[in-house]
Amino acid sequence: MTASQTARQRARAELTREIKEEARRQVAEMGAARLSLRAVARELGLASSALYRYFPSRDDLLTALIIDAYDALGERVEQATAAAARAGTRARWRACCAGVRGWALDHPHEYALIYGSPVPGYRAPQETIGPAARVAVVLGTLLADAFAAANGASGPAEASPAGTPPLLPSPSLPLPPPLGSQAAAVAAAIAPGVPGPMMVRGLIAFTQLFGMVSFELFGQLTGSADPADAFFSYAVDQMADFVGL
Amino acid sequence: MTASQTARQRARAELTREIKEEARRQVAEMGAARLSLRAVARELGLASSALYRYFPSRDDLLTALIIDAYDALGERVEQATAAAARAGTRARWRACCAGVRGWALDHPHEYALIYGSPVPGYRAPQETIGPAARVAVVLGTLLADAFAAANGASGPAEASPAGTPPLLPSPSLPLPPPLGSQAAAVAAAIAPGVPGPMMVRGLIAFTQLFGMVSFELFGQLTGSADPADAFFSYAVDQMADFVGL
DNA sequence: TGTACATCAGTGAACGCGCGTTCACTGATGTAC
DNA sequence: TGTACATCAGTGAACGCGCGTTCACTGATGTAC
Repeated sequence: MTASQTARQRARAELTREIKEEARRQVAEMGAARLSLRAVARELGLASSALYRYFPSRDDLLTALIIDAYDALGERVEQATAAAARAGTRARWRACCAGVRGWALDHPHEYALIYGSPVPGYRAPQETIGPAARVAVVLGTLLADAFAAANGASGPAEASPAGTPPLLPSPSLPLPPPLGSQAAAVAAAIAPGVPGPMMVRGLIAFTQLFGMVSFELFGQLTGSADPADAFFSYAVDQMADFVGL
Repeated sequence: MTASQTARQRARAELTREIKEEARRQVAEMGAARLSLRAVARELGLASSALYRYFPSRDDLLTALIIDAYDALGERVEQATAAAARAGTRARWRACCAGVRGWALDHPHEYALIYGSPVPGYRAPQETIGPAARVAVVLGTLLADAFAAANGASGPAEASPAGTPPLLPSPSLPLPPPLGSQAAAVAAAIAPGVPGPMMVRGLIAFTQLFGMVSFELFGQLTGSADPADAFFSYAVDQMADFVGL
């Protein structure tokens, strides 16, 4: 019992997994506000007090679920984008957007958990910020590749598709100072080399993407762009034009 | 006691108002999920059962709050936009966006109540859709005015500012059929005369607007465009270009 | 104007429920010699 | 290999809390004649 795990450790890991799984099931069914430790324990055939051997409080269980949700979304988006890698930045952007929306539609309550209104009384700790950034990192890479490709540099971007759209096709206002330094900081972190105005457009596209998904999921498109498929993919292409992908 | 109200009726109206006010206070402080009839009654010095003379259930009280929130936001946006009426459609668009954001920052939990994740177990009834549409109506009017002004028709729009931007400055893809008819239906309802592609861009700007506000409010911009003032107003101008305002 | 009756507001007790968390405990699993 | 001890998982009862909703009631307000 030196290198490999002890029986206790294996059992512990297994039960931790089962607790999260059941909790995730409850969140999916009723939303995060209704997640209850007692109900999770009941469903697993445990005493409610037993859960405290695994999570020190309800909030810690919630945190674990939030991290898992960010990771699940991140992984899906990373894979979807990677699968379109040979097809150029616009196709990757489309795949990235479709990945976000697809995951959100498949897991509406988990999406609400991370992008909806914050759970009352809950404050997200530090550990969530890494997983939370994964989608942004994908987008940043996309921007950097598109910029590099348009500037003739050889990079991870494949040969650009026929008729590369010019970067920033519509007139670009100069950035006011605070926005300029914010954009520079973001670019330095996730999209090296990308100039400020393009970075800001990326941020706009980012909020646009999640704005549409949230509107669709939370029922705000009912009566206008509903069903939202056509609207969504049209908007995604418009944003690609706007950003210069 | 024929034309004017009876004492009972006045008292009833007054107390109904006070109940909603206290409930709104609680929502503002702790969020909608924590709204409790008993706490409202306690704060008002009433027996909890007394509230049932005024609202048949907790959900009905929530519905009343939701309607009030939509109306408060709608009124603020209508007034802000109207105050800029003499300044052209772009200024009105800016005022409209600033109104939405300003109200949201002033009333974050009420904003979350109407634009955040749905309250679990609560289903919004019919009566909310009128008030919910007020902001959209303002935006529709804006679009219609901008289109009319650009086409030389005399309308409620004032003389266009120096250097009217061309409508739809960036290339516009043809609308796929389902989106085309959705856009036509929306235009018929709130933006008469506006062609499909422009209407869709309006919808995109609409989701963009609320997407940014939600991201800011729910903490998703922390570490990037935070504080968000510069980003927000820059994006608003970019969207104005994009839509053709 | 006064009286008899109907309507309605508000009370207080109760029902039945579920929750998060603590604590002393037992028995099984792991470790050191 | 066997034994003594330490660690840990899981139990079940309890604490203390708050919730939405119902119900029979009392007393005040309004209405019709």
